[in-house]
Amino acid sequence: MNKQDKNNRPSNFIRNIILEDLKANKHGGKVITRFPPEPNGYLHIGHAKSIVMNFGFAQEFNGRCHLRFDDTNPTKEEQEYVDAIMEDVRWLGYDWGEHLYYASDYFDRFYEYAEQLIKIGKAFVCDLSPEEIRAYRGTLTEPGRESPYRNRSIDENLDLFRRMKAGEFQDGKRVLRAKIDMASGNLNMRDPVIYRIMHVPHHRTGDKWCIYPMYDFAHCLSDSIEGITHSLCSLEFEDHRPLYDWFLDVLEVECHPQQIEFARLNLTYTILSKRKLIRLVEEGVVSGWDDPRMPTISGMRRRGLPPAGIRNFCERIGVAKKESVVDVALLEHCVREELNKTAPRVMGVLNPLKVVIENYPEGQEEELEAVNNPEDPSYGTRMVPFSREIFIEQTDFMEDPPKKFFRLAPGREVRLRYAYFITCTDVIKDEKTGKIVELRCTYDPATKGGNAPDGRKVKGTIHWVSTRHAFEAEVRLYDRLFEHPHPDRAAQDGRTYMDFLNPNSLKILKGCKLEPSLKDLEPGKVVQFERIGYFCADSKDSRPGSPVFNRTVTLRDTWGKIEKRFRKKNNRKQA
RNA sequence: UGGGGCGUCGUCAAGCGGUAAGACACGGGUCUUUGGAACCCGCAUUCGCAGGUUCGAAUCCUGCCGCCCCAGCCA
Repeated sequence: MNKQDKNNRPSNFIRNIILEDLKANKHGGKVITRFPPEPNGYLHIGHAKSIVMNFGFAQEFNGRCHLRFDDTNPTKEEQEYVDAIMEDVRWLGYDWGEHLYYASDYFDRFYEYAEQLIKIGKAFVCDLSPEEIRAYRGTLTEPGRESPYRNRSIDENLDLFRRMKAGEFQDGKRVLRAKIDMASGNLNMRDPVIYRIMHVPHHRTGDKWCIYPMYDFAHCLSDSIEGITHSLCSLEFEDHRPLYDWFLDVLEVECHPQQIEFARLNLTYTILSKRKLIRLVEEGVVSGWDDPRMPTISGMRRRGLPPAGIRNFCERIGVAKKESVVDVALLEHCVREELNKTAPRVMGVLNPLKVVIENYPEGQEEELEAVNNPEDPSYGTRMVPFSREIFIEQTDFMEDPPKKFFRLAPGREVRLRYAYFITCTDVIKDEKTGKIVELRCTYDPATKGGNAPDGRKVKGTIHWVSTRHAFEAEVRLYDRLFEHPHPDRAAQDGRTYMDFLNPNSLKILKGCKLEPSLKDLEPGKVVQFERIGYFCADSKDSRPGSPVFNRTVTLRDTWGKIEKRFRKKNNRKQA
């Protein structure tokens, strides 16, 4: 019925095209793709979709995927970005092997192709100014007019183009244009500019060139030179495909790749446009491109998202031509799914409440065995210190609990995970504020490890940490960057996406009490704070012996949902 | 009649003339030393709308409607 491959990947239209091409032996049975970023910014989750697709198809069909930097505009590109992009692609788990390329590697060949175009009368040097070119181009509904320079002789065009290359003319004075059709309904075919003069040094070719090819000319030729079979790009290039094909048809090339367009990724509660992300960085809304709230690869890495989870997400969202917005909950689900299998469990108390166990001998302490990962016995166990005074989570105690609250309350017994059953005997409050400052409890020595020999059960199990052994750390709770699921759609009546930022996207907690084993956690490594969520030691702000933690994602919170419903119901009653 | 695309569950998404996969989300339950995980159940009589062809249509035809992209010497 529904075609699925062995890896259970759902069928999609691009895979179907590749499958058909393979069956027809279209490219000699080869699949060669490429990921072609412009090194003018940082990669984000939208690029991850493209990376996973391009490298994924290459792996699936025993082909290969090239990493190619589309560096044809030196005014925007920098080495810093190429380094960052390579790091991100590698971190995502992909390897381009020998196949690292730069469009700038082909500048000589592009130039030769351009001369070839002139020689066959398909290109001309145009002296119109940028404004004039725009005026001559016509509009969406009206045809354009031909440039007065369109019928220069081949010799004159060749001479002029060579002088452009030699640096005889200032920026903007002349361009090379393809001679196609000024009346075409597709504006890209109205004698598009293919070379422009830019006296700007290039991050790789230095000042060797002062003319640079445009995307439409360079991209199809780069693909062709590299023997790409399937050139995947986003929807907005659909209109460029006729031009892509025109160059490859008109020029003498050995390989004519097929351009296929797909819808780019959009995610709820965030934005994925480079221009808009820049604003967040520049206005200091976030700390940088790698702020853990950013949808950038570097941000997600710092936040603790596992590459395998991101890859899985990219495969699960599918590929189609419909413009869509994927629920970020799916990303979070994929992240939890991965982390549940791989993250060691530890105990940490974010908002501590002191508990004194009155019948536990003063000065006594012991170590209790705790499981590191219930999903994987190979993670083993560790010893956690226990003593008379411990911290528990403030939210794990309620003086006057509602039904369904299973945690600690006056007179109620709960289990301390991997330790003992305790019963709350007294609540100590600050005399002035009335705030609960301490709990008094008793423990049952027979329940060591967490089981009662008499078989009695408790409904709640809570985490804890021994006051004497805990260390304090800063923990950063990250949440969605925007409070609106569609910041772009919401923007209207003068309001922009900037007006829908989530004011609580970062909450900094100081003085959190963590179990001692965490003290030397390697930055970047993700652990689960039991019952709370997944956290990693921040790679920038952690110091040896003094880690700072980032919350990667919360655990699924069933109680939170019940509580929310509860509150709603009560509000309705009051109203 | 500028040109090019897209409309299947709240959100993604299969489906390619034989009677609507799956995932996330949501709701309910089992189990549980994480209110985690796991497991079970429920969740589109209908595919933008209207006609037509056919024994049979989400799939073919016609006509509408809605949304997106294109007028950089950006990519």
